Amino acid sequence: MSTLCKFETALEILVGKWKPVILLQLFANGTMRFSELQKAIPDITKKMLTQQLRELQYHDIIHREVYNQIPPKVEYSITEYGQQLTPLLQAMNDWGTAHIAHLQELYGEEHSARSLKRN
Amino acid sequence: MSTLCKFETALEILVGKWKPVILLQLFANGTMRFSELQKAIPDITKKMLTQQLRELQYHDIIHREVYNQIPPKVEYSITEYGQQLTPLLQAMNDWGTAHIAHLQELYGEEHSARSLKRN
DNA sequence: CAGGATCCAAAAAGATACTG
DNA sequence: CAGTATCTTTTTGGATCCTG
Repeated sequence: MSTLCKFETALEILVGKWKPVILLQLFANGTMRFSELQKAIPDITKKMLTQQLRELQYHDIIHREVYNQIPPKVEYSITEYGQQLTPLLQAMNDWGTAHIAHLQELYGEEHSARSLKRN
Repeated sequence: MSTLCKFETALEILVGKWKPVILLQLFANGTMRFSELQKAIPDITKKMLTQQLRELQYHDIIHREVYNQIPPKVEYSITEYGQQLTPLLQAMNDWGTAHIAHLQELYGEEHSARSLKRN
């Protein structure tokens, strides 16, 4: 298996418009219910939230705990294995922080990371 | 600016179907011409290659050197600033490697990182 | 050779309505 | 409450043809 493949694996797991937000919430707040995540991420739809949570769950990064009661209650949390992502997330965050500064130095305030995408 | 935003910045730069391959090629081989990149990444179209190269260039990760001659010659290379990505790329690669092993432990050989996407 | 431009297909995301 | 299901829109990527 190529290096490339491995590299891309990391991207696959972290990519998805909402995964970073979800992970950040769970890392910050520990256990959260579905509705709490919705409140914390107002713009996400239920469909997207569910979908991204399932993918993270498949990858053993988050745990889904279902309380069999009415009304239903489902709690999400980072798995022990998922905690191993911390250094990587931290590294990405650090690089991102530095890079925003770098971009502003290059192009000034008015430019965002997305500037080029619009052409 | 939120932590989230910074985190996502890193993703934005690295994401795109072909960016990992392109970066890997350039990190591995140093300077490469457009046509060499094409040969090294047979499945990529010119359009995609150009597009992704421009994005990486905008982010000051790669340098584009144009030789004003006929036929044209354009060489791409990692900028000094771009070299700073090395630890992050390495971290992503390492985590990806470990994660592939983890997935196989969980689900066996037949499952890929993408398994869940098909539903 | 290194692309730009245009059109088209596929994938991802969003809106909305419904359910145990 | 915590989802599904379905449909529509947006975003990406690919195919093809053209050019200095």
